[in-house]
Amino acid sequence: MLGKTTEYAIRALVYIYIQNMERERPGFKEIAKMIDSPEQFTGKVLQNLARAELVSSMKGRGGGFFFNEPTNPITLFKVIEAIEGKEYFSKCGFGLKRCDANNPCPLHDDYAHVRDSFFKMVNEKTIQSLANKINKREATLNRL
Amino acid sequence: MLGKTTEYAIRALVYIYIQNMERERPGFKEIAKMIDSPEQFTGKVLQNLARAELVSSMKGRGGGFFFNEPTNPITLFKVIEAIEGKEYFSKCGFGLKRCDANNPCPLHDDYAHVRDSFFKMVNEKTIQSLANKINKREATLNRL
DNA sequence: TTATAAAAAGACATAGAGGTCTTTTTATAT
DNA sequence: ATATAAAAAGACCTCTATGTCTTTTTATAA
Repeated sequence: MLGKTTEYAIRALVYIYIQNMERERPGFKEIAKMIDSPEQFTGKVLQNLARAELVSSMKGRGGGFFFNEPTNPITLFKVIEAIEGKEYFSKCGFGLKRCDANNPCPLHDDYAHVRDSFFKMVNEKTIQSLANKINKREATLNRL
Repeated sequence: MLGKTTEYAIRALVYIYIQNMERERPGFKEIAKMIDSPEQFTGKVLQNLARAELVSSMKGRGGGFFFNEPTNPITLFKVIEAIEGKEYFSKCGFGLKRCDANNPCPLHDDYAHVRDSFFKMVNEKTIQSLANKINKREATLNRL
């Protein structure tokens, strides 16, 4: 469903959040190692997330990635939107250019149901809630 | 969610089925025109579907694409499987290589719910049921 | 039995996602 | 001030999805 880039983005943000709770600011090399993603490419993805203001960064010695306002929840939707683009949840599942309630494709209603359940999920789940699950040992990032 | 190739495949099969009901065997050029897809590429996609035995074809004058056993329902799942590959519905939504009930990623259960509702839908819907919807004017292929 | 109309096949082209390498900038510690 | 450690930036590379062009094969009609 989601591209690899988006998966790296979510895993990276979760890792950063967990490390921030320990008062650490991880760099992209450490992040890539811990979330099992390609190092340089992860750096690029984090650059994009920083530009989209989903995370902050500091250059120089002692620098790294961190959340300016850790209490401000970041939904998975925000991450998906930033990486995959705004139309991700609005395209016709049948591939028609014109498809709406008045002129529906034969999948219209059933696809809408699936799409909405995905949409609901990514709006409920946040980087923080995933990180908490990992901290409570109810889930894993595979390296933590 | 689905790749363009899969969308073309489904639309093409629906169109073929509708034409078969009129005792016609459309060729890939006609199909491409009617489902609004690139002509040559649609030919390739149909070759693959024929190899996967989801549709039959005849060369030569009067040839074209058709269903050998039109009463044998083809679920969208079969088409997706043939084009996107067997793992499409089993990959971890978080991107982890190892992810199962014993060692779940933090999205495991919620993603499973979404994935299953998609899976259920594509197993219920068939080329035939979509075609019937179009014939009953309850939906459109945009050119029919 | 030959011309024709169709799919099949194969070689090639393009765009975008995913990924790497090198250089530049910047903050900090010494 | 200077060395160092970090992200940022930019130029590239690779692979896959998507798409095109040309040639070959095959069934049918004339």
